[in-house]
Amino acid sequence: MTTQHMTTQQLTRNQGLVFDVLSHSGSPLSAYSILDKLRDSGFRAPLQVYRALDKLLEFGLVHRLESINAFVACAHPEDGCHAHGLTAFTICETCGKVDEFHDHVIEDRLKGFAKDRNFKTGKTTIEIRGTCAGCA
Amino acid sequence: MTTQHMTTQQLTRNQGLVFDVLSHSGSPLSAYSILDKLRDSGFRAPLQVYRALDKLLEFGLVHRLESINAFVACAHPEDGCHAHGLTAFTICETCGKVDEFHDHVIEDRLKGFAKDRNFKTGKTTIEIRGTCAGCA
DNA sequence: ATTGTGAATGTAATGTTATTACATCAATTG
DNA sequence: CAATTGATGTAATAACATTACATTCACAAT
Repeated sequence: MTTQHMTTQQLTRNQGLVFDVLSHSGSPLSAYSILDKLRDSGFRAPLQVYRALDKLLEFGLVHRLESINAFVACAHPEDGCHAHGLTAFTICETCGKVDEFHDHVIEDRLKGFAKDRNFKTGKTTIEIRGTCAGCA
Repeated sequence: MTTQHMTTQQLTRNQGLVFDVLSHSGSPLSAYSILDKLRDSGFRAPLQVYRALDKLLEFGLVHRLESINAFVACAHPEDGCHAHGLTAFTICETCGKVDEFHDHVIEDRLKGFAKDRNFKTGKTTIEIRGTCAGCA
């Protein structure tokens, strides 16, 4: 199985259920609130959620928001998001709305910084918490 | 009390103890490992640590690393770090070493993005996890 | 058909991180 | 000295995440 061009069709049942819940949520969800939403579908334990999330993260269908311990569906899951390089987020602390963006200048700048220091970059997190236009 | 030009002299006992532990640690510490290190100094409960950390964060003497749920002393606490604007971090996943840096280009870029979207920026997190030069 | 393999699942228990609630103490000020 | 404010002590609980182990499923090789 390749993780390229992954579509929601080839997900397992649990992965599909978790992705579905995230896709239909207007805001990020914690693993435990996903679990609660999936009790009726047979979910019983956190691990079922975390395992599905791990795969979805790997496929690039879901993002983890480190600063709020929550998960959100990728804004453009068609191509698995991995294609777009570094992803940054704005997170509205009032309504929970998350916007995703990609900035090559920032990406190059961080790459340059890492290279200068011989730092081998793994995963990079950029998250801006604040208030969105609608909530201002 | 002003939070400008805060020096370690004006910290309370608990704040001072926590700051001291972080300052002398070569790598970030979780709240609970700080607690463990301060048992002998009379700490008994997590809240003692979290309260001190809250203040130290407010003073700009300490940073929270969101992606690893840990805390680190500011690299230049003389001026409370707040003076330097946005702070970004590299975090070595092997040895725990953290480097702090400030990049105006990235800062301006994020500011511009927020402004374009009428997003009112609160706190911004930039963290690069990977492997440092020494551990490569 | 059978068996071997790897991925996914089910379940319980536990570990880790953070907060709420409430009582007390200390410093400052009016 | 009363009133207020900030800091502290303690217990309990909430929220987030992982370990361990048994089982099941899909599928390829025999």
